Amino acid sequence: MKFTSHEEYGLRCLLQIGRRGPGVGVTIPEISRAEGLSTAYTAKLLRMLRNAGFLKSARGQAGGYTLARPPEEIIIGDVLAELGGRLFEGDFCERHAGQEASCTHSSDCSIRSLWSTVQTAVDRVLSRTTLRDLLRAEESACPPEASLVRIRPSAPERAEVL
Amino acid sequence: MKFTSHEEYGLRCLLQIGRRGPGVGVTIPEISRAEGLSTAYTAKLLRMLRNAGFLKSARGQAGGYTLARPPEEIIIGDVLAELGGRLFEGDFCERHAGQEASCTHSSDCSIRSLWSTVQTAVDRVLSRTTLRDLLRAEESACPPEASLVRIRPSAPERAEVL
DNA sequence: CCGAATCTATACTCTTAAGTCAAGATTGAT
DNA sequence: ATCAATCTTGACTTAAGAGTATAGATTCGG
Repeated sequence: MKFTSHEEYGLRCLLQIGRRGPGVGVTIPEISRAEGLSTAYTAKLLRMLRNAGFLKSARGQAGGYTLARPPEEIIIGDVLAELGGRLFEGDFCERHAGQEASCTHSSDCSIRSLWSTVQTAVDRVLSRTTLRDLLRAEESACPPEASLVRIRPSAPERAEVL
Repeated sequence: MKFTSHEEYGLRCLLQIGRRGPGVGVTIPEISRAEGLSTAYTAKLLRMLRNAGFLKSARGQAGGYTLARPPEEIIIGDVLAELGGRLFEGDFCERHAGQEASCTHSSDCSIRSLWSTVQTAVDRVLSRTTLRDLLRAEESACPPEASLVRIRPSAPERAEVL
């Protein structure tokens, strides 16, 4: 259970584009240089984001990438799901049934519900964070201390076992 | 960002052992059979858990695995960290610095703090859940519907990407 | 002592994710 | 029309995680 490279780098690329004003195209070589990634890899990541509808691209001499929507409409949770998948995916049970026909529920339904609980905790953060929030966090004060992305207060997150 | 196979299977094995009373040894072939895993893989997972101090083992004809501590002292977060690493590890920045000397903070400190926020949300759940909790959840009512580990209201599930 | 049942350890293979390569297609400027 | 800058695509290579194989060491019962 780790953040993947695609999530890290893909999100960085998205930020590079969001940082420029709306309508300003950014090219693959520019992003590649800014982030220290190969152009080929940058292109691959941008393609993923474009196919998922977060970016749009223009070809040709004055081409480049721009956001497909305003940053406040780009949910980071959706971006990360595209780049690195969901924590607990639909086919998880089938894929982890061992040699048995199906995951033996008597032995691990408590695990299933633990996974859901974690998933929910993560979603609570990521579904409420937009690209706008990340950009705003940078504007404020980057170097200093303290968490820059603050989660709006909500019901206390407590896993409660019946 | 996904749960790993080691986390899933390793935790299942740990549950198998915790389910038996204290002091009752469980053998690799038994667990292997119960979970539908190969004995070799089961052995590998159990070894990881043993080396991390969650289990102890006895060799020989009447050998097997038992918990090294009472289940209420086994924090699931620690177990998962051992089986699948932490979401956001210490060396993450160095490992993802691209070609650059270090991760350029001006471009991604907002990402760093996002990662921390997610990590905290996950830890909040996992550091408070013990093996005892999972075992208790099973005792109650497993087959029926509904999540056994329940989160207090106000957890809107994330919307799918179109 | 001997053998069966058990755990132990390391090295190996297989699969998937990460990252690269190379050929192609579009656009705008001259 | 040509050229250079750009994105596009699919196949390829490499690295890492998942799972296997095999040989070895410990314990206990006879």
